[in-house]
Order: sequence, then C-alpha cells, then structure tokens
Amino acid sequence: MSKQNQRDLREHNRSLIMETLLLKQPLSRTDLARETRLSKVTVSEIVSGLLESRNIHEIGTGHSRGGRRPVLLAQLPQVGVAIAINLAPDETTSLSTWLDGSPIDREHQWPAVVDPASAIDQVEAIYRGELEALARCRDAALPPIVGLAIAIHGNVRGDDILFTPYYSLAGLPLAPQLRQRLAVPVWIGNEANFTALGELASGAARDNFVAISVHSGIGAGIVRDNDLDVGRQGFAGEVGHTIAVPGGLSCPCGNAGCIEQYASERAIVTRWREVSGDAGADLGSLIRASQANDSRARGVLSQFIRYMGILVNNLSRFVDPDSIVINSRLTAALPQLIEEIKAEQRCRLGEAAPLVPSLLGDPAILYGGIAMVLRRHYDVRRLHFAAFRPPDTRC
Amino acid sequence: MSKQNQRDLREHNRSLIMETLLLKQPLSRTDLARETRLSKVTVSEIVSGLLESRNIHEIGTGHSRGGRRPVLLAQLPQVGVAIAINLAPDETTSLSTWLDGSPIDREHQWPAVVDPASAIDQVEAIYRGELEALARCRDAALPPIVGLAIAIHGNVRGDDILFTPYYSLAGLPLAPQLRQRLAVPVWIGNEANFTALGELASGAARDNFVAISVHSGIGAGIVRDNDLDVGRQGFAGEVGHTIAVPGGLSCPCGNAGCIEQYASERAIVTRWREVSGDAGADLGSLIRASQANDSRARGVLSQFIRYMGILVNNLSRFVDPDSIVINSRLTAALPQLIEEIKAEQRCRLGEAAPLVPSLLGDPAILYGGIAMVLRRHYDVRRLHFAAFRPPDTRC
DNA sequence: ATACTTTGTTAATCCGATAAACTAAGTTAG
DNA sequence: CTAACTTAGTTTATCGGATTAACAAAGTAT
Repeated sequence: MSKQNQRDLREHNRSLIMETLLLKQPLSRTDLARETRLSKVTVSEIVSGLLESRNIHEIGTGHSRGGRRPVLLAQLPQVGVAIAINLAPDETTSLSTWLDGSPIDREHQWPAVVDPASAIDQVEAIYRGELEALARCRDAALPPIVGLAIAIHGNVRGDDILFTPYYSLAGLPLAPQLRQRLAVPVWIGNEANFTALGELASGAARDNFVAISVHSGIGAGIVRDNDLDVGRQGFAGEVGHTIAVPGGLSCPCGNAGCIEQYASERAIVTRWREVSGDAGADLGSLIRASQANDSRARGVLSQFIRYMGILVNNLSRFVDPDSIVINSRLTAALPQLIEEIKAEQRCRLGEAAPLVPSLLGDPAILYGGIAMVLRRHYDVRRLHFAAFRPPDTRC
Repeated sequence: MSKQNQRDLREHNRSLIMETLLLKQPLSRTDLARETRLSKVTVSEIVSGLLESRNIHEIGTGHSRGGRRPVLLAQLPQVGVAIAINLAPDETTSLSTWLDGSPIDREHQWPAVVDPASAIDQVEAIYRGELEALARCRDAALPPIVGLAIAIHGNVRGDDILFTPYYSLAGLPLAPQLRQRLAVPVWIGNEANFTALGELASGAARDNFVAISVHSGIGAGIVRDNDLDVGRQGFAGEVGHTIAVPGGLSCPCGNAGCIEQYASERAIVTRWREVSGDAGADLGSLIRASQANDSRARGVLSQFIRYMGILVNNLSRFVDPDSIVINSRLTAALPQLIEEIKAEQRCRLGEAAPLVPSLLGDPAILYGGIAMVLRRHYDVRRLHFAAFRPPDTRC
C-alpha cells in the first residue's frame, strides 16, 4: 500500500538520495546518480530541494577526474538537534547531538524515574533541563529540536508501553503527552532495540543482525533489512527469557530456566559472590580477579561463556543473522570472552555468524535513541555517525 | 533500489491488483479500485492487460447495488499448471495443480533420490513421469507448465543446496541444470520453508508467523510480512538444532542437547520403544496407546509437550510472531496436545502467540511448493488456495 | 417516465523520470 | 597555447503512468 503513485515515487527517491549521501558523503551530483542509478536530472532536481530546505550544502569542489571538477555535497549537521533520554532503572541519562550524531555537550545524569504518577512530568523536566544545559554551554541560539527518543527498559510497541519489570510505566501515555507538551516529535522504544539501532549507525553491523545487550537482564534488538523487528507485541528479542535449562532456576517472568538466570550480570555477580565468599564482590572485582588469573573467577566466567554460547547458537538457528553484536561490560573488559563464546559454536550447519563487540559500549542506548530520531527525521534506514568528538573538546 | 521509476510503479500496482483479486475474487473493477486505493482508470487499464494476457476473465455480472451491475472478475486457473516435487529422505512425491492450487490428479509416489551422481537425471525423470501421468488422466492437451518447485530436506539459499543431512545433494546444481533441461522456471527450497508457504496460502496463518514441522527432525519456516525469511545462509528456522539441554544428548550436528533429540518423531519413538519395551513400536502405536489412556504413552507424550512448550516459548521470545502453526502427525492425531503445549507457556511477558494446527497436514510441503511457484508466477506474496477438490473427483 | 445510483470509459491534465543536447569547466597532447 | 577530449551539471523535449472530471452505460426507485 506504500508506493503506488508518483508522489510516493518522488518521496522514495528523495530518501534514497539522502540515505546515500549520509552514508558516503561527500558526494557530487554525478556520484549520487551513479550510486542510486537515477538519472542526473532527477538527482539534480532532488538535490535542489535538499539544498533549499537546508538539509545539505555544497562544501566546495573535489578533484577533477579528467574534466570539470565535481561540486561536493554534504549534510548540514548544525541546523538541528536530536535528543535521547534513557530511563534506566537506577538513573536517567540524556544526550544531545547535532544531526550527524556528534555530541553537543557531555552526557547528563538525572534521578531515576520510577513513580508512574509523576513520570511524565519528570521526563518533561529532564527534557527542559537538558535544553538549559545546552543553552549554558552554547552562546549562540540552538537550532530546532528535530526529535526526542526515550529508551524504556521494558516492552514497547509503537506508542504503547506494554510491560516494564523494573518500574511501573506500563500503560502510561508518555509519548502522546510529551508530543503535545513539547511540540516535538517523540519516539519511545525498548532499550535493547535502541542499542541495535546504535550499532547500526556506528557501523558495528548492518543489513541483518542481532545486537545482544547484557546487563541486569539480557535483551536483544533484531535488525532485518536495516530495520528493527519488534514483533507482534514488541517482545521480539526478549532473549533473556528463552529457556536454556528445562526445570531450571525460576524467573520472575513465571517460567523456569530462563537464560538470564544464568548469564546476566546479576546472575554472574550472584554466582561470583557465592564462589568468592565475598558478599560485596561485584563485576569489577570479577574482572580484576580474572585478569589476575584467579581460577574461581575463571570458573564463574566459564558459566557466562557456556550460556552465552547457547544463546548465540540458538539465535543463529532461529534467525541466521549476518552477524551478532555483543554489548556487555564483561566482554568489553575481557575481549577474549568473545573468542571463547565463538569456540562454543559446535553446530556444523554452516559457519557460525560472525560475533563482534559493540563499538559504542555503555552509551549505545543513547546513541541508539539519537539514531531513532535521525532516521525518522531524514526518513532513511541506515545512517552513519560522524566520528565521536573527544570529551575535552565538548563544552 | 527496487521501485524508483515509473515502470516499477506500474509493475507494483499490477502485482497489487493481482494479489487483491487472488485473495478476494470475484471482484469488480470498482471493488479493486476501492481495495487498492487506486483510481478506477488505473485499475481498468491494468485489468485490460490482465484480461488480454488471459490471467483473469470476466465471469458475469454481480448484484446491483442501486445502479449499473458490476462486471465480476476472477482468476483463470486452467491456463497453466504448477508442479511440486518433494525429495523426502525415504521417498519422492509429486503433485500438479491448476493456477488456483486445486490438484489436477492425485499425489504420485516415486523412489527416493539419494545418489548425487544421478540425482539430476532422476528428478528430471520424475518430472517427465508426472507429465505423463497428467497426460494419461486428461484427454485435452495440458496448458503450459508455469513452474516447478523442489523441496529439499536440508538447507538452501537461492539456487545453492548448502547442507543435506539425509542425502548428499549439497553443492549440486539442481535448479540451474533443470531450468536448462526442462525450459521451465525451477525453484528449490527447504522443506520447512515450503510448508510455511503452504500454511500461508491455505489460510492457516498470515503476515508474520512461524510454521513448525515435526518429523524425523524439527524445522520451521519463518514468515515476515508474508515473505519467507531464510536468513543469511538459509538456516533461519533450523529450530531443531537450538539447544534446550546444556550438556544434553549429543546430536549429529556437533552440538549437545539439541531440542530435536527430545521432541522429534524419531526421539519420541525411540523413547516409546524404551518405555513400552517393544522394539517394533511406532508413532501409530503410541497414538493408539495414548487414546486408550495408556499411562506409559502419556508419559512419553509429556516429554514431547514439555520440549515443544520450550520451543514455542523460545520462538515467542525471539521473533514474537502473530501466530505459530504446528504441523506434526502427533498433534494432528491428538489435537489436545496443542492445548497442553499452550499450557506450558508460563512467561508473563504478554500473551502467548496463538498456537494453531496446520490445515494441510502431510501434503503441506507439496502445497507449499505449489505456492512457491504461484507466487512467483503472479508476482504476489499472499495467495489463497481454492477449496481442495475431494479425491474421488480427481482422475 | 423521471430522477437518482453505480459502473466503467474517455479525455484532459499533472507529475515525475529519462534521454539527448548543451553549457561549464576542467585535462591532455602536440 | 590551442585543439581535442573528459567530466559535471543544466536545459529542453518527451514519455509513461496516475489522477480528476466529465460522460456513457446500465441499472433501481418512485
């Protein structure tokens, strides 16, 4: 039902050109015609529109390839701001970027939002606080806000918050209310799904992949054809609640043997405390002990490896992705874990999917929110974050 | 890259009209304009083309709705033949239908194709044998063959046979060779994926669903947006090789604890033989014993229920489909098993996906092959099989 | 018989993509 | 240094496809 008249056709080709430019800028009009297989005339027309709407600009001329020099086109990033808010169970973080994904200021922390009665007010206050922080760090006026993305630690489908294990936001009309109050496009989504968008935009993976996020629970974002697949009820990728041990440890979800009872940070730390006899032990001490070749720590990690191996195997069998991205503090600190998880893949049905570490690490959720905003703003699927500006150059 | 010029637009709208007509025939031109949201003129133009190419015909006039009576349009089924061949490990079956999916003759049996050296010749012989059988049962000449689909019990991606556990067809250029020899469109695909297409065309499920097939192994076809998702290497849906028991029974695939070691027909019959002490016991005797309330049989079935419950749970968490179709001889004979598998769903993350039995049963693979041919022939995604002609009216 | 409805076609128009010709601005070879 | 060639981008003419509006065809209702 989507593309059936000429206006849709034009819209489609505009998206195509914008996406190509965002991915491979700078490009000339002729480059764009070659890449998109559109005629030069069509490209020139659409480019005129994009120039006029100040989405792109001409940045000068490139090197001649034996004739007239090409006029190079590039995105105009500082004409708008994208904002992402991560409603984590224990704190709220926020980040604002230009339209190329480069941060304007550092990441900000705020109190956790847990009370459903005041949740919408709180998020509104955080949004306004973020704007003030931006104003303080910039003397010039801010360009328009092109969108706000809010990461929910729970299940989301469209504007509906369906289930939130860590707080009680289910059923709250967060997105519609904020849209009205802030007069800004608002997108909400599951945290693991945002992470997957972040990995897509950072270049860790593309096309068809799964991004696994390990923290207190285990979630995943499934990307098919450069688009999120959230399933019928927004539960696609709830891989923490796949059963790995029949009749195993009971899980708050109601089932027994869910894999997140064996391989989540919480499960691993619990096990590490048992093994080490230190009730105050945490993920950091486990990592340090492992680096010091502590055999008890290695034992705990072998459990992590084993169950992550099962998860990766099962993911490969179910969805057979092009690659699997892992975002976890354990694999970030101990890169060899990735190889050990790979070594668990013994199924001879084809090669195992390439396993790659996240390029974004902890702030992946926020960058994923930014990606959510930008892909809607530009009406594209893939985009490419500009190199991250080092912290010292920020305000 | 697909739809960017006007020709693509026309092609898209032609497909849209054909798909709508196949699903809801008979329809008038005005009905089609309303359903597709295209203008009456565009519909009339495209319909003229479809009439001229004898894909559809006018079957008369419908009831007046207060004005001129509509001219009803319908598919013209007997202008072409679709053929499907199922290369099962123990036998080969074949089926031919008209373009509405109604069988021309009964299903035919042939010897199993196991020798890679002669496999292509054998399949060619079976195809020609099927044509002869059709000629024998019809005095009139056959219309053209619009395509041949071949179900492979193994992994397929495009024309490439990647892995076949039961015979050695991997790497064989079956499709390209037959295309050349028979001068007919040839499609090959995984058996479970074909089954999913069959369920789609039979109306058992639509849009986004998973069709699980249980026999000697366990496979699944994943349908997203009415299209098959076969994954990077054609392994998507190889759910039999997801691990359900860490360190469990070893599987020929190289892993341990694969779910098909616990819930496939082979696994269940093995267990039934152990429990009953009868080395000749089979699935039929298990079903009969269960119907006679034999407690040992019920025990064996409870294992089936338990592991199928895990599989359904994990599928729901990974892909969150609109529904899950189960095609197995056990659930077909003992429908209450479906309810018992449903009862295993204890995860409170949203409602469990509706679990429905296959409408096609055993010949689902063949009908799925037919669907494969027809959807390519008409360039549509969804289609709807005409009611099956009862066996006694066939030749 | 007259007025109204619905179906489907004809005619006029609009919109978007393309090809061909052309202008602009360079490089290269002699 | 100029003539010939190349590449970039625009102008012009044309084509293909979708839509609107008007109309013809064929019915119903009173």
